[in-house]
Amino acid sequence: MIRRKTDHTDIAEGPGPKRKRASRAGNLAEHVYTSLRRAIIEQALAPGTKLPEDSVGTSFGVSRTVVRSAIVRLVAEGLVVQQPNMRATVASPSLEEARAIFRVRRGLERMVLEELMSRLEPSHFAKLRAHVTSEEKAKRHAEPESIRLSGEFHLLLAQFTGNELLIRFVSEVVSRGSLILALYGRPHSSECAVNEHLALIEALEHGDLTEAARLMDEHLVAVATRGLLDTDIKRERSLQDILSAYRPAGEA
Amino acid sequence: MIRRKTDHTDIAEGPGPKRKRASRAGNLAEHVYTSLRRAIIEQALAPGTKLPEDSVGTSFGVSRTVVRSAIVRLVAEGLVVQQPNMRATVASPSLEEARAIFRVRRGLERMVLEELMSRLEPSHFAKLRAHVTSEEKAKRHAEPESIRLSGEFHLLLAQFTGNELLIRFVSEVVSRGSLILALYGRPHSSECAVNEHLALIEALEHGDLTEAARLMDEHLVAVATRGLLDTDIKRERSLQDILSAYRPAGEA
DNA sequence: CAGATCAAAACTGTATACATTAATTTTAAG
DNA sequence: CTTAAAATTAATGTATACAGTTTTGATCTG
Repeated sequence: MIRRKTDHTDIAEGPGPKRKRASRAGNLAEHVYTSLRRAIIEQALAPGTKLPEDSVGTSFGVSRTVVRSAIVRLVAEGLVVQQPNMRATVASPSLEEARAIFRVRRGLERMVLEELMSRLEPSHFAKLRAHVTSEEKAKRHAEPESIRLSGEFHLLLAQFTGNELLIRFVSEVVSRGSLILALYGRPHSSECAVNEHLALIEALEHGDLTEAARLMDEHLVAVATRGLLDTDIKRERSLQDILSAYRPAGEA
Repeated sequence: MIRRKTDHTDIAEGPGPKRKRASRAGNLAEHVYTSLRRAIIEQALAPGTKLPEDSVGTSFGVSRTVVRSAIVRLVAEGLVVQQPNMRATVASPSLEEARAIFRVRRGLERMVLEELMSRLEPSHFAKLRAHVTSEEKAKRHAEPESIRLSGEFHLLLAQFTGNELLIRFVSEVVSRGSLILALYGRPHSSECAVNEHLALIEALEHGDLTEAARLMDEHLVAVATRGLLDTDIKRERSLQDILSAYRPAGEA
């Protein structure tokens, strides 16, 4: 664990003068935020994992300032918790909290369906079906990927409403839902979800709001209950190790 | 508008050594966040007002670091908007956005009522009635105060659910609702709200969920439509001037 | 060897410095 | 005069320094 201040050289450094703008600058906080978020949702960072500002900073090659602002955001959306002078940690919701979150989620997704009616076009259905296809494809591979995609299906629906606030709220409950499944979910819990997504799409195509709402509700109850027994919490790993996979955000 | 870097002496300064811990330290960001939030909700900071980090900082006697983190939070909850390298400004939602927000709010408050049924106790009703009383009292005085109290009634209901997430979401839509009324609301628009609050309480006391839901819906529609014509936007004032009233958060 | 004690190390909270980018004003040209 | 370009000022993005707090770990005691 020797992480002296000298080794932030791995990204933004070098003798050359033109280093610096790894991602065109001005975006570092956003990038760290996004990466941490993904890492949490994909279960790479298990609930309870400590997030010391400078360790995270060195992982991404940025200063604490940047990490700090990312963490403030994550705390604001409940993915990370933090007490006054103490290290931030990945949230680890209790069963009670988990249930409360899923209740809110059910309400929000009902709203999504209501907003969606009479707004859905053929192109939307195409996208939904395409997404389900990729869900099916991922099902056989990685579990975290599968959970993430399953959540993104719901996010996609929300996005079709065009209601910014609703999108953000759904996005939050979906994220936290993933976190919860990571905590309490038993493996393969996302398997059957694909069929349920398909059934939902069909109800929407028929313009049957009540049926869609019923299916959605059933689906969410299923997702919520499917998981809540097995408390097989994930084992430890090095923070540096985990985050190294989330560093190179895309461009050279 | 001479606010040179030298005049942050107005608050945290002085020859005495023991200044510094105005509120026991560790809380500055929280305090600035809360204060700005209140200032926005009470219409002291009109939509569109610029919030340069160091001006705000000098107003509160803190550094940009602190202000920055407060602003990140406000941006996260939509009360403030900010583009990459540009000054943050108090959000100024369009009519379209305003309507979208109120739609979400209606859904959320319906959820509140559902969670509330069979959970309400006599003490709750007492508190609700007490709150309405103070609403009535404030009605004759300041308009901003009145708007704030009206919002807090809804927040109170949400708090009785004990559902943390729901509370936060309601809190956000209520805040933004206040902001919207500040922007588009005509004066005295909150007057009739008091009666509507009372009617709602009674329906709840009778355990009549559907009636309560109907009243709530009606109420919110009324609040939303009551305001949306007059575009009498507030005139300019000095930022320093406005914020000076939000400084001394309470303790000595 | 368990448990308390205290010092070192690790972190957070906050301020400040500096590089960059946006806003504004000045200057110059048409 | 009006408008465009350049220079100035203001504000943000990021890193770093330092004070104060928590955590860790080592040492001492029963």
